Amino acid sequence: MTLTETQASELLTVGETAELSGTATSAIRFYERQGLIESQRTSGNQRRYQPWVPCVVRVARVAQRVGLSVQEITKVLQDVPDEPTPEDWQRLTDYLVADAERRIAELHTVLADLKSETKRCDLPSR
Amino acid sequence: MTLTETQASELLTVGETAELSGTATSAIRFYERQGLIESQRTSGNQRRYQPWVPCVVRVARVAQRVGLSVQEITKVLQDVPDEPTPEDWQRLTDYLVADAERRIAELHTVLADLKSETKRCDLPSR
DNA sequence: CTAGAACTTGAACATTGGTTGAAGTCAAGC
DNA sequence: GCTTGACTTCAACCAATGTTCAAGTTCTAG
Repeated sequence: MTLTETQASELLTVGETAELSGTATSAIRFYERQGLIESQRTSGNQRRYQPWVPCVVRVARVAQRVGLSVQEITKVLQDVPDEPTPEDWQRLTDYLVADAERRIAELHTVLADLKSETKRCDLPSR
Repeated sequence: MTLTETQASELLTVGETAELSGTATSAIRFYERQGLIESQRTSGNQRRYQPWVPCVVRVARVAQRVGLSVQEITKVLQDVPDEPTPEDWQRLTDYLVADAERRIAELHTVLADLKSETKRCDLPSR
């Protein structure tokens, strides 16, 4: 389905979306290929994004820093409807916070493992 | 330089090294290609590792879980001499602990970013 | 209407951390 | 001294996360 002019004027081009989300256009296209975001197309086949898409991308990038893969983030975002409400963002945030905390806990485990590992290395060479 | 029989008997084959370090032989060869570990060769061109090499590999694997790349681990291990003493292991451990703690701190930063990011997403669509 | 910027697709490339397979060689026990 | 398992190299492949390039199309401002 293509767009009327009034509809189009509220939408963002790939370049605008990239700039607003602080990424490269190549990344935006990549994310769309991966199903992380969606676009409508103009009659000339150009991508047009909803105005909240840059926010999704920004949050996705933070989620990547938490350690989630694009695929995982895509899955999590399935539960977030179009035009997310504050509550939707909140649930998403909660999920990511929980995940980050899990990873922090894992790092503490790694620290413990590290200590036992080097301790074992000191022993007479088995 | 090749090895006399007595020398060789104290050294480990790639298979033994793999088993003692809990990895695959393919990984051991990979680590050697990357410069993470070194080997001597028999007159028949087979790898022979020092007995403490499995320990190095084990610690390297923990370091990977901390988040370091093989290249970074290799660099860190440059400072660890052959036949590491307990003090050498300790310095290494300290370094990795510090790194893990840095990453934990980074995750806390990510959490903060996440909150401000989703907060911004709630605002009237700028 | 037209120039130029921004867009399109598809494929190739890069990086990290390995695994797998083919084809051949070595080492150890009987 | 021969068999068999363990070893050798080299190359290809995998997944993830993009970037870059070529060749062509669309959009927008003047």
